[in-house]
Amino acid sequence: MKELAKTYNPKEIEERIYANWVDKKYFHAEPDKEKKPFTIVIPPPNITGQLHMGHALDNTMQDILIRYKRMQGYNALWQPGTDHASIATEVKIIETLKKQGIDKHDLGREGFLERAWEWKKQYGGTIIKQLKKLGSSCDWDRERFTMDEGCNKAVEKVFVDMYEKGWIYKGSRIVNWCPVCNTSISDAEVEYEEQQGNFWHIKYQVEGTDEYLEFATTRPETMLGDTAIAVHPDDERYAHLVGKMCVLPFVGRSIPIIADTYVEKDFGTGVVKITPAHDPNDFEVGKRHNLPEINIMNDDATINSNGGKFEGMDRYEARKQIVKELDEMGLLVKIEPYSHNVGTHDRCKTTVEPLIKKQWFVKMDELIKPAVEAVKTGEIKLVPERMNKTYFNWTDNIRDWCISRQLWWGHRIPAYYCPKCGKLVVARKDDAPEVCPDCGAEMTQDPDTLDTWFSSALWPFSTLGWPEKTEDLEYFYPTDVLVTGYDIIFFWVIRMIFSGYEQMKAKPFNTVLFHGLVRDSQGRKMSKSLGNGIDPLEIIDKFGADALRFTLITGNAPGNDMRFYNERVEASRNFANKVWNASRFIMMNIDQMKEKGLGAEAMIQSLSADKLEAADRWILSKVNTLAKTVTDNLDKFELGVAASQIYSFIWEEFCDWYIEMVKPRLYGDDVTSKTAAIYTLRTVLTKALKLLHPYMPFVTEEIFVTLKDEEGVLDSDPSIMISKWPEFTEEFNFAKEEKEIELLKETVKGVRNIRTEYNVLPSRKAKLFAVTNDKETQRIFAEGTVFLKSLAGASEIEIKENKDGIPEDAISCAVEGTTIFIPFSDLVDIQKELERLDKEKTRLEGEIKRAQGMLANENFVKKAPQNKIDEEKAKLAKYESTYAQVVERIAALNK
RNA sequence: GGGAUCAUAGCUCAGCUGGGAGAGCAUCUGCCUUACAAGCAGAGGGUCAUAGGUUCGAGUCCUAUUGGUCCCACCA
Repeated sequence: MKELAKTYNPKEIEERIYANWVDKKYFHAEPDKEKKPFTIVIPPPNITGQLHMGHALDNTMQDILIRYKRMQGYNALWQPGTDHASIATEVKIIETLKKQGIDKHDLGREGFLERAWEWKKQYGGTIIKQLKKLGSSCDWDRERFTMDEGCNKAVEKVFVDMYEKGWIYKGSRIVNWCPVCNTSISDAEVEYEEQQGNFWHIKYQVEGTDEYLEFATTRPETMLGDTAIAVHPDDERYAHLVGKMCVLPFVGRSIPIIADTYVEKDFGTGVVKITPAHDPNDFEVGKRHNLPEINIMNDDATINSNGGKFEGMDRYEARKQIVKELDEMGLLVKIEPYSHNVGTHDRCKTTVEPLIKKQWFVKMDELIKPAVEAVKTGEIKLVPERMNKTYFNWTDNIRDWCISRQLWWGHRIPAYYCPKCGKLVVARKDDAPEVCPDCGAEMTQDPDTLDTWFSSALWPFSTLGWPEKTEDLEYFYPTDVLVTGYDIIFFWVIRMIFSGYEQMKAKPFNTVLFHGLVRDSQGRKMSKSLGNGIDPLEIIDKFGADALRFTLITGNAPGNDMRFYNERVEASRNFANKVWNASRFIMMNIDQMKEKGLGAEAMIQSLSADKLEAADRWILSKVNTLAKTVTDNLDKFELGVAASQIYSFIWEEFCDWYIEMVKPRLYGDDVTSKTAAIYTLRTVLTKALKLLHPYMPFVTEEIFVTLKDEEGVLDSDPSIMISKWPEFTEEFNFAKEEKEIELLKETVKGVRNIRTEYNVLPSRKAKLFAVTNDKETQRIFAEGTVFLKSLAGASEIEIKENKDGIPEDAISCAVEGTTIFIPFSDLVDIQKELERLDKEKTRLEGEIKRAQGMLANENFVKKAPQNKIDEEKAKLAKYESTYAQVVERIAALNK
């Protein structure tokens, strides 16, 4: 067997192993009726993206699930791809062009798109390369892009079909307008930000009276578009004015005073100015009262010709000027500082301006129904379950989805207009009319593109070939799990669900597994502006991909945010190294056996000839149980819990106990015993490696491949990632031996404890007496002699029926049914020993009191389940017997 | 305003359907024991935010309170 380096060096192996996996096509999946499919589609990263911790977490989780299922024998497909991310990408390209002194309009639409595709070619592959560094086992042969031919077809079909069904419509609505990006954005893209602003209290004169109506506004410039003043219908203060008119300053328009329940009597003065073209609520009021909608702004948020003398001014400049002039006119009552929420564009942080625009919308009320039903009935499961509430909170308040964007990079809306007669035709590119069917004029296509989420909503089936009826689609759809952050539940998850039901008539996935945000060590969001981001690639470079993956998965419950800091990665790296070294030790011993002509065949004999010793059975039984609990937890998506179970099994049970237990056997001359030990070491290691593989794919593969039995008698898989997942079997279920070894472990711990307390150097050996009159226990100690010697520093072990002949001043400890004596004649301090025993006595008294109390409680005995009662009874018996031993020792020492 | 979530060891967090408080890191003590000092052995450290309630039994369920984080809505 090849020799492994003394410490694990991930850098040397990761790239080589990954290349081999790709080379062997292990990630590739094809429909196969013989096997059950298990499918995950990747949340497609933006082509402009750089791998960050969020991606690292998201993709590690997916890789764990997919590797686990693949090993379980499923036909596992992890469908990869990237997202064109229309606005994010367009903004970036514009920035780059700006540096070169180019405006996007100089290039024109075609020229700009050419640049964009170049950009995609240049940077689109970066994130994919980075995902590979993480160890992601995506089927790269199937890589897709939201703007590739297939996705384009899917988008086109959905748009046309839904338009024909009446679920996509064009309408004038108040939209969120970003004056910097020059596009409308959806509600989900608006981020509210607390800003310090002002309440400007303004008054308008009521026509034909001396009365004034006072109101407050945070956006005084919008007054140019006011078309009414509103009060509450029940407000007696203003009842006499309803129906009268007010004079609008500057523009000189007469606007009516109306009554509408939208106004709250008790807020401010109880008077509201109504600007239907620039406020969503006012828009509604305007509709109810048939008010004119006067747009006063250009797309770049400067005032248009409706603003009279303020035309051409920027919105904030106009605001200043208007306030100043109102003041001069005596119409400004006061300025009150006011902190309020201002909507900003999540991409560029510009304050959005509500504007009336003709835009395309998706009608949501019918479409959302099956999506609500699916989660309600549990047909689609959200993990953790609390996400249901967030989900319903959104679906219950759903509004139509504005899908048109005034951008160039994206799917162009398949709508065609006749410039002459205004005819609108929605059709696929192939069916698009060149001339107007009505008047024969040349048709022009809608200049707008679709919201980037329109295409990602189709991702689970468009990537599998839809709208074609492909074998892939038939076989792999619906997918099994979707793994994503809770932050895009509205953007993406919900939209995939209703799209799946609408287009496929079937859910897109069975389960959505949510994770939280990865924060910095102080709990802050990682962000570019704070400069506190930790680059996953640097971490991989320093500690290895396995360590990074393990860190991201442990110590965290599903859906919760987590903090990331280097000390945690170090701990994971140390664990990888631990696994590495344990394996090194085992290989060393296998090699030595081989040199003596004892290979795999001999090892197999150990099992068949029933030569396994209690310790062997114990650890085999332990790893057997581990396979079950890990599997159960993975099935429940408790990835972190499963990881820590594997961790403590490998480090504590296997390395600290079992390996130490068998060392005397490995170094001894008993070939049978040695072979059994090596068989066990190898078997347990292999199983543990397999369980660990989804988490730490690289180190486990390197060891597995090195460990591979050339004779082909034992495991013969060429790679751990296609080997069989360990399953619980009755064959390795040894309850009796588990109990026996636990007793011996207790003994070792007790003795070690005493030795430390008395400062006995490890080099100093001492004789051990085990006193018990139980024959079975005597046998256990007799069989455990070998490792009691090595682990408990015993020179020899004498098993006795009673304490005759044991020096009176020996130190003792009590384990279940047995008292252990250690005669440290020259070290013993009777007083100290009595104190120690007294402490132990007090502890046991407490335990006995607790157990007795419970059992004496009538209600407990009456109502508690029988197994709980039996458990308590057994504990009580155990404590009472140990207690008796301690009391006896105290009496003896006091003599 | 509505909702979610958190409060457990010095720090970061687990603790799943209620049945004797855990991990990693940090701290202290002793060990370079022939796989590993990225290690081994041992130890200390928690009225599980507060107050009630349900229960034989509550860190775990319910109610209220306090403090933090986040999401949604947005009253001009």
